[in-house]
Amino acid sequence: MTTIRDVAQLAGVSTATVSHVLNDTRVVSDDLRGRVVAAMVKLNYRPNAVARSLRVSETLTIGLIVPDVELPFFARYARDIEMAASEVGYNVILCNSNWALANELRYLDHLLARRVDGLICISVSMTPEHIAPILRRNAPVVWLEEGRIGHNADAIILDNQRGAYDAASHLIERGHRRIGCITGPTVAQLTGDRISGFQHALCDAGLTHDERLTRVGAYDAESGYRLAGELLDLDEPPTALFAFNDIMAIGALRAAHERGLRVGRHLGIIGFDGIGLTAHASPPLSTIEQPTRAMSEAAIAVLLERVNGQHRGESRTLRFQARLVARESTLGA
Amino acid sequence: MTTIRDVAQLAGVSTATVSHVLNDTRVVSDDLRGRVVAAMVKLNYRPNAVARSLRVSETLTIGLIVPDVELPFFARYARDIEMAASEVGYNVILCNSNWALANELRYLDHLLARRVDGLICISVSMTPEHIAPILRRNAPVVWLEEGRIGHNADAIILDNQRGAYDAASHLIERGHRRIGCITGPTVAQLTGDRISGFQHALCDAGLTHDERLTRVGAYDAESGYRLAGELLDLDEPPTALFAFNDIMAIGALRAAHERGLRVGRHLGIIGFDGIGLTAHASPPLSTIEQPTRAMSEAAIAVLLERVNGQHRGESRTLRFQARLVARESTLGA
DNA sequence: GCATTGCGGTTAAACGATTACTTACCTCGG
DNA sequence: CCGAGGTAAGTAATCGTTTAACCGCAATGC
Repeated sequence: MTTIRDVAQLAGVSTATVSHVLNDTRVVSDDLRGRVVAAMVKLNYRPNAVARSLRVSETLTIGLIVPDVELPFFARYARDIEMAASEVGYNVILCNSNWALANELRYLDHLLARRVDGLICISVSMTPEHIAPILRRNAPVVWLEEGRIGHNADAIILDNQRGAYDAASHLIERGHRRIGCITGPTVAQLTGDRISGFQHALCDAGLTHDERLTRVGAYDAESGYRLAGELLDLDEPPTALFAFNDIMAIGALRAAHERGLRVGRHLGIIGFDGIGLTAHASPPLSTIEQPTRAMSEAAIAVLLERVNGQHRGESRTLRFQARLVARESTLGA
Repeated sequence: MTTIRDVAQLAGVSTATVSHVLNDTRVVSDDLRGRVVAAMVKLNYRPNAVARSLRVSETLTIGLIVPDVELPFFARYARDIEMAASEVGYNVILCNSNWALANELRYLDHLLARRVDGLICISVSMTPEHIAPILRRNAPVVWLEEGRIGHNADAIILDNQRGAYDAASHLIERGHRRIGCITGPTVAQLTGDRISGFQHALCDAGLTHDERLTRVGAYDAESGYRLAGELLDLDEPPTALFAFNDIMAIGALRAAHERGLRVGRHLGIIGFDGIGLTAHASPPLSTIEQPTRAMSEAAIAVLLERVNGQHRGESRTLRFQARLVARESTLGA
């Protein structure tokens, strides 16, 4: 593999000059610059980023830990984060934790060894203590989606309470009085916030929530399907369902279809997240759309501000607003 | 940041000994080993993978280039590849090309600079010439999904012809005679193979394909929706649709629903790929399931065989068989 | 005419690991 | 007693960059 030394030799200059030509870090006479460039193309030289990283202790790499990139919502984040990162010259190491803390810790160790410049985490099980070793090594961390109490790192989160409030209000506005709710596991903070927002909306509308209409889902299609079925089979079934993510809402759609219910007229369904498929569900699914693109860009921006030392000290939390996207699944009776 | 030298100093040994303790590459007396380990925990030492990579010229990193990881099918591959890689101690750099050759080339350059040990590509636009520089640097490449004519690298592909044949045969077996076909862009080789398999099945069943029943889609939900609509609005509409991927099939489901067609009875629909959501579509969608897990593991295995020099010389192509998963969307009339 | 300043270049020391080579010591057979 | 061989350690070169320090030399200022 050809090195900077080979180039220097062929061009008849020192390695320092080659390096300066490479990085535009000092004026080099046109003569030498020309010879260096010529030598580089002739030898088909590609700088070794590993060596550079060792020298400048900066890898231009960030780690991304997600629970399961196969799920559309996380897949979207993976794409958005990767694009935002690559736009500013960073590469992304993808880490799929499979929802397991043990895997997350293993990845933390790897990423630490790899000397990533920073780390973005979507996780429900990691705590501030777990990332403390990372921070101690001066690699900033950004929590995405799920903030942390007493967090020692920046966080990019959604206003889940408001989002859920809007979802419920939308259903109420469409004339629904009995609203079923398929939540997620309550270990996640964001689940609690959504529950709170949901109940708040009912309360503000003068409705009282029937506890029998709440089910705890697992953020997957199967539980959405099963729990929606349970709710629809009640003696007094709800006229609308609010699923805490789109995947469960899609499962709910299926439960409704199987019962011959016309979604949108007989039954309102709204999801959460705003994944691409909602637009082409049958019928198109109303949802609370998260601005993942903006949130990803914010995550990268916040991270790099730390990396570049532009921001030190107390950790910040940026809260984004979701947007109601009303589609046929909540047309109203 | 604490280095191997700090550990050596605290333990009162040479860096060589620390390294050997670290890697179990030479016998070290229990006495010294104990002191070294103690020093490592006391200093909270983490080896620097960057320095190691420079020295041994091996990064334990592979690159993964995909067109768009937000699409469920690629997301699944991202997960499967990442898991297979991490199981053998490799990290994955995710590269989202956004279907653009220019981006792919940019990534190739980055990955080359990063000295990844190998590269897995899902791409329709890259050619053997594009990856030649990578191969020249001794980093093996594996084509995934889409093989290449005159390829200079190993390929893991599906038997698309057989898969499409099975899909069409399944519809025929369910009593369908007029079958609409929503293909993908014909730049992709796999599209051609699927078309061929589809026609072969019709032929074997003694049917002739009505060319008016073929539409060229873009592998996204919108085109599936639109083109299925066109087909269903024909004077002599097909009684079944074969979409070349599940996303388009889901779009087709919507078109059918809008027209009040009962999918499974009035209209058969089958997709391709076997993404998770097919199981919970309304109704559950029949599909041709790709063994992405096995293919991912094969991709990693083949790649590492090259990395470790266990296989040299001519490039291999591994062809996998898809599996028909019959669900309600093709119940039959 | 002499000190100062810029300019354009080189030299060589890092960065943090791995590892070929060397060394010191011990044992054992002849 | 001596040399061969084995064991357990250390020394220092090396990987491919970046960059602080240095060095001539010409121009500039006074």
